[in-house]
Amino acid sequence: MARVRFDKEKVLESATNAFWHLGYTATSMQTLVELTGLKPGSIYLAFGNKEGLFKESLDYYAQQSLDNLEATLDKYQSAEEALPHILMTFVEESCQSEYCSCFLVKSQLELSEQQTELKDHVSQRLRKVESLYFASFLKNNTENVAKAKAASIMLHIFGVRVYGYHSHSKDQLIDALHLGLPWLSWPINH
Amino acid sequence: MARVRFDKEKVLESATNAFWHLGYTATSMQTLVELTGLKPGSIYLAFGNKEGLFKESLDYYAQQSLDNLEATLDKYQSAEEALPHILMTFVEESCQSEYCSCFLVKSQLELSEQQTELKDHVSQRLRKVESLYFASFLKNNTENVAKAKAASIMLHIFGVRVYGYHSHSKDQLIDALHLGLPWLSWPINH
DNA sequence: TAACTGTTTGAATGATCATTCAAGTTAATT
DNA sequence: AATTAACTTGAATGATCATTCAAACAGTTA
Repeated sequence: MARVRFDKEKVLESATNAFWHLGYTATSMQTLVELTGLKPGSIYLAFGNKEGLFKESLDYYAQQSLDNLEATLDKYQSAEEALPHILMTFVEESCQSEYCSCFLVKSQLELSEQQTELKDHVSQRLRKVESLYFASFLKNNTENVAKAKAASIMLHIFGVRVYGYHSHSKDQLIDALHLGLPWLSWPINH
Repeated sequence: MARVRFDKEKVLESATNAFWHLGYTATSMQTLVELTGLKPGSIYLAFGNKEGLFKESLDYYAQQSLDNLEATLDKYQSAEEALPHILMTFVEESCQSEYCSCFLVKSQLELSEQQTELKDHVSQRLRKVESLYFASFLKNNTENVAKAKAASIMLHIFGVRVYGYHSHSKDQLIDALHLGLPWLSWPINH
């Protein structure tokens, strides 16, 4: 089937899942070949190398996350109202048995100082998320407060992403979020 | 020099550092051989295999962390007084250029569902930390409050460990901690 | 229909991986 | 001094790693 380019979206979805679940180092090209259905040559022609495919997978995941986030933020009057819902979906996710934390967070922590380029790539995407929260908080807050609130949200999200990975105790997680983020507009029925 | 057992403490320190900085998968036995100074045979006799050495490294790190934590908690009247100091050291650490997050957190996120045994090993150590905070909070709080406070602390610590790995902005981190943990006895000057 | 161009194919490559084990070494025991 | 026991040594093993590339293929163009 030469001259019939593969479905890049599908390939990226498979690759993203592999890297997300197994990690960058532990995901072999052989695994990628199996899961994407592409032959090595095709992968290398399309993405250059393993690192290239990883980067595009990161972008694929990050773009989805950002789109999702933006949509939810737009649905509510303020970030203070939207965030309880966002956080609750994160908590719900973290309770599922196949929970795999956040691809960006996992990647960030896996990459070492030696892999500066990849690490910066991930950092950039994470900062984009924070700046989205920051911009949203700016509507009802001074710049300093918005900055602190955005950072506090990031701390809590990172926390949920790590905490939920080893302990599936939903109630405890929710209590901790209420305690740490009392300035959010939590729904009244607890 | 047969019959002269190697210095296990030194070996574990080297191995811990390697695993901590590079991650479990990315640390090869060859690297371990170089850094510990042991020959492959000696490592396998003493630790069984790579996984065994990794486990002992985790324990070595976890024990040090717990000892440190316990000592600091004992130095102050309450956990509410001790924690600002503990958190500030974590923030300080996160600002250093060679910062490498927390070995336990990194390992937890690197291990996948397939490596159940190793993952549980790490989870257990992380839970021990939380229960230490919990026990300390019990002195001045009801059980429910102590539990929520301990969870909130864990969220913030995980947050610092991830946040600090990609963004070295000390002030932002401190502001976020003040915002999220107002019930701690922060020192008056700031 | 013949030549061309961009894509796929998959076996091959050499490097590196975790692990093994027979041989060597040294201290303790007899 | 001879033997035994405990440990170290490091080359070797086979598996798996990321990557390459010549050949096959199928659309497009001339």
